[in-house]
Amino acid sequence: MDHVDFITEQWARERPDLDVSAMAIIGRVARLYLAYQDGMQKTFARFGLNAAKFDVLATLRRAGAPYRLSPGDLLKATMVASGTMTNRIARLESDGLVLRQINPADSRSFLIELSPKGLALIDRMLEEHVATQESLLVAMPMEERVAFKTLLSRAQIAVEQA
Amino acid sequence: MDHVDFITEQWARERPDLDVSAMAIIGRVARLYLAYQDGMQKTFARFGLNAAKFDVLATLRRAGAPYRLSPGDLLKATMVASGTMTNRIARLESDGLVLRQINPADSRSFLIELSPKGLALIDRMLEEHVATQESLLVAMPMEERVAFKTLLSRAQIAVEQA
DNA sequence: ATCATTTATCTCGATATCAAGATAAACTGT
DNA sequence: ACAGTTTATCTTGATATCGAGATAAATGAT
Repeated sequence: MDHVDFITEQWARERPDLDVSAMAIIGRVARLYLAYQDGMQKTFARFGLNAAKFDVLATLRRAGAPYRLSPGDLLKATMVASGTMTNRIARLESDGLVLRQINPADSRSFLIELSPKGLALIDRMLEEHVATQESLLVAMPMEERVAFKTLLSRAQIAVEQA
Repeated sequence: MDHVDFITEQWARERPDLDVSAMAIIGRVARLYLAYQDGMQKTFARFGLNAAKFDVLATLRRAGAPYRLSPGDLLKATMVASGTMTNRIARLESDGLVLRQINPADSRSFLIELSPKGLALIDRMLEEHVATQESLLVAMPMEERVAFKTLLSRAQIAVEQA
């Protein structure tokens, strides 16, 4: 009897006409997401960051040397509004973690590049970050993780068809 | 080859020393959560609400007649900061969807109650909301949904042990 | 070549959130 | 009773986000 069970029981009592079986799944995805965010946030904070800044630094790092992408590329990778990305880049720049360069190929655009400090930070953080993620799943046996991952992919395909 | 596969491949190339298997699961939970939020948000907007306001109205409705809870009860149910709940209640009150009453049993506290307009709105919305949720899952066969729900519960238990 | 359109990013105003501290009422032990 | 503690909510200031519109450069059609 977890929290989502409690909610679905309340609905069964109050609105027995409604089929809340989909809610039982979506609600659990939401709770789980929040629990993961919460667990990972502590690692970000230890390095003076938050999830938003980590997201940008990790995207640049993943892109490979020279760790340089345009704001537009970062936008596509992170699914936020353009004004949000402008703000994230500005803050990372004032933290000295990224450098903003002119794009010689297109002067409407810029190139955002990890500074040496930014690269060192993200590379150090990543080890702790993946260890934190592993710790959030450690109580789940491997065969369950495999099945879970498969069903998560299927659910994603399903929601994209909707 | 979905978006999370793309990211894990980038990490495998850039940081082959890191084990990103946990990330492959947590990343999928995050994407799925965002996709569900996105799908549900459209229903909220059709009724002039957002997820935050819907959450409060639904919590009051679920509580049963007379649809009345204290700000503290709402806080416990929704996992936000106290100032956030103050703000949500103020906005719902100015929308005429809830009424704020004195708590005769404890004058530090208030009782927040669905107005007739708020009750009518949430009851109408709920039908569309559960239909939207069902549509987000409709492409997923029932036996997969059952297995998925079980694994979501197991994952939640696992993360709570961490 | 020139003008219209598209593309890339930024600015601005509105909203939502949180954390920390403030306020006020209700308990608790003496 | 009463002082100290706890509980319930609100206030405030900082930050993050979004959407719409602004700006400026690149592209395309004639």
